[in-house]
Amino acid sequence: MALKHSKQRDAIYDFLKDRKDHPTADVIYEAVRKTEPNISLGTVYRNLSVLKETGMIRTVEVGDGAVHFDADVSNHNHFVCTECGCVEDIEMKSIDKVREIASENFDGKITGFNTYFYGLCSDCLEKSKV
Amino acid sequence: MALKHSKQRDAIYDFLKDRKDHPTADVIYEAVRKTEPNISLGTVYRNLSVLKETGMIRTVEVGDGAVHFDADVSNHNHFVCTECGCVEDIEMKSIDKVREIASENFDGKITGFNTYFYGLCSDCLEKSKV
DNA sequence: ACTAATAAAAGTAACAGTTATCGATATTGA
DNA sequence: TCAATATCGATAACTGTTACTTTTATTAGT
Repeated sequence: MALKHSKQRDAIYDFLKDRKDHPTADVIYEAVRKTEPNISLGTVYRNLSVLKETGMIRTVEVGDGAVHFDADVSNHNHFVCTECGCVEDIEMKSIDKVREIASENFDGKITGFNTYFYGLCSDCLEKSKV
Repeated sequence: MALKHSKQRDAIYDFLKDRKDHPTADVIYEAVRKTEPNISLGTVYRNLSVLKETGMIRTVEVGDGAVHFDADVSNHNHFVCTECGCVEDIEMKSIDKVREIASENFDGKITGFNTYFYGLCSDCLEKSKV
C-alpha cells in the first residue's frame, strides 16, 4: 500500500512542474498555501523528500544555505548569477566529456556529477556594461 | 587599519593549510581548541569568513548540510564518496574545455564553475569487490 | 457502501549550523 | 605609551530542516 495519494503532494508537484526557476521549500510553502491554506511547512518538506525519493523532482544546491527544488529531472546543469543570485538551467552538449576528463586521474569510480557554473546572467551582464 | 593580526586566525589557517580533507567549522573548532583552548566557535566562523573574503581559503559545499573549508585555492574540483562520505580533490586537465562547452548555449558570462563528482572512492570500490 | 488498517496531515517542538550582539581584550599607528 | 578600533569570548538569536504527536484522509477488502 506504500504510497497513498494526497492532494497536498499534488499541489506541491503541480506548482513545481511549470516552473523554470528553482524555488526553495518556504517559497513553495507560501505559494501552495494559496490553494491549500491549511498546509503545514512540515508537510511541504516531507513531500518534497518523498518526491525526490521517487525521482519526480531533484534538488539543486547553489550554496546559499537553502535547498532548491527542480521538477525537471532531465540531464542538465545550473548556472548561478553572482550578482543577483538567480539560478538558470544551462544546456551542455557533450557533457559526458566532463566525466571522461575527470576520470583520467582518479582511482575510484565516478557514477555522476553536478556542475554549478557561476558568473553574470545576461541581465546583469547587460547592466554592468552601462 | 582594516585588518588586524590575530593569533586565533593564524591558528585556524595553520590548521587548515596542511590538510587535504575539507573539515567543517566545528571540526576546525575542536582541533584549534587544542592549541587555543579559549577560542570561541563564533571566532572560528568569523575568521573563516574573513579568510574566505581575502581569498586565503575557499568553501566546498557537498550537500551534507555543512560547509567545508579548503586552504587549497588552486583550480581543482571535488569528489564525494556516496558510501563513506569522504571528500577528495580531483584533478582535471583541460578544465577550460568544460567552460567552453558550457558557454556554447549561454547568453551571460561564465566566470567559473564547481563540479562535484560522486561515486565510490578507491577504498570503498575495493571493499565492494570482495 | 462500510470498515479496518495505515499513510499522511496539521501543529508544534526540537535540532544543527550559522550569524549577530555586547562588553572585555588585544593589536596597532601615532 | 596611549587612543582608536579590530577582534575576542560568551551567549542569544535566527534559519532551514527534521522529528513527534494527535487527528484526518485514503485505500483495500469485504
